[in-house]
Amino acid sequence: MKFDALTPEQIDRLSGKLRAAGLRSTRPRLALAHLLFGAGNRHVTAETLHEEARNAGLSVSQATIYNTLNQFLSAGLLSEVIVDHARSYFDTNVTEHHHFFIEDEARLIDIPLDEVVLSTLPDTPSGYDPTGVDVVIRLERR
Amino acid sequence: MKFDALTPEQIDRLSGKLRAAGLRSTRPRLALAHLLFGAGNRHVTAETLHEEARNAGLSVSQATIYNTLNQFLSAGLLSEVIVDHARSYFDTNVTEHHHFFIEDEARLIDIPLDEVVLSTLPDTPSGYDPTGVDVVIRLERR
DNA sequence: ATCCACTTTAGAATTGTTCTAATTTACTTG
DNA sequence: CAAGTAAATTAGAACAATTCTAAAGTGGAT
Repeated sequence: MKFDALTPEQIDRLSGKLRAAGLRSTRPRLALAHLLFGAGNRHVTAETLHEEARNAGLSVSQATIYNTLNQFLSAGLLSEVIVDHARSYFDTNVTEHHHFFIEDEARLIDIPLDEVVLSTLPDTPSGYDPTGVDVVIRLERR
Repeated sequence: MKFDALTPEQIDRLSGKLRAAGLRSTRPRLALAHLLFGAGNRHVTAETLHEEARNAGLSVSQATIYNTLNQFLSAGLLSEVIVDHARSYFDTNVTEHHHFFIEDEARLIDIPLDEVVLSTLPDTPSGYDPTGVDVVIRLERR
């Protein structure tokens, strides 16, 4: 999938998304947005995205990958999942949900919110507000 | 709290703990075990433990800190909590339980198992076995 | 078309962690 | 309790993910 293959409609859509997030629409950002948001929800690391970009014929520096992921993250276009101390995962699914994590494969699988019900929750320590609840179910190959 | 201050009873107890875990009882390991298991449950990072050791008048290399933490981890004397992509936390509480994580302070607080009840869980993908469930509630200062 | 703020870049720097090769120490056996 | 050996410790190098820096390039408002 070449970057040149983007139709004007796709460019408009992605451009609009970037604008709405307060980000200029530049070539590297459009291309990365296309990879990230072009099809269903996905999980990437800086490394996997960089490689994908290269395979798509796009030359972006590592710094741009990190900058862009972090900008998308603060803009709320991505969420971050911390399950592995070796690297960060970025999830295009920004709705509240949970994860399976397959350690052997360093792979994440989304769990829809309604499939995990927390019927009892602890009292929040006073002086603090909860900002999120992450449930991770770790898996190994049988 | 100086390492020299360890009583023969304390040494016996910690020594036994190391032995039971299949580890030789050495001076650095005894001292670190004392710091880790001497009082109630705690959370450390390699860095905080290293500093504590130095303050206790014990000179241990960084490599020994990491070796020891990892050995204690595989021996089941510690558990690992991954909440921050910057560093690993080691928890002396090896029973199943969950955590509050205060991002501003890079600090963990244990949540007893019975204060989080998962009444609905997703089906495990076929071919995999669950190895653990981590619930992390992220907090920010109000 | 010009300009200025924002982006991108290559490469260096930083940080947490692991590795390496040499030295030291704990335990076994004579 | 001396000697031998396997394991532990060490300093420092190596590594990998991420961030920083300073310079060059680009988008879009005027």
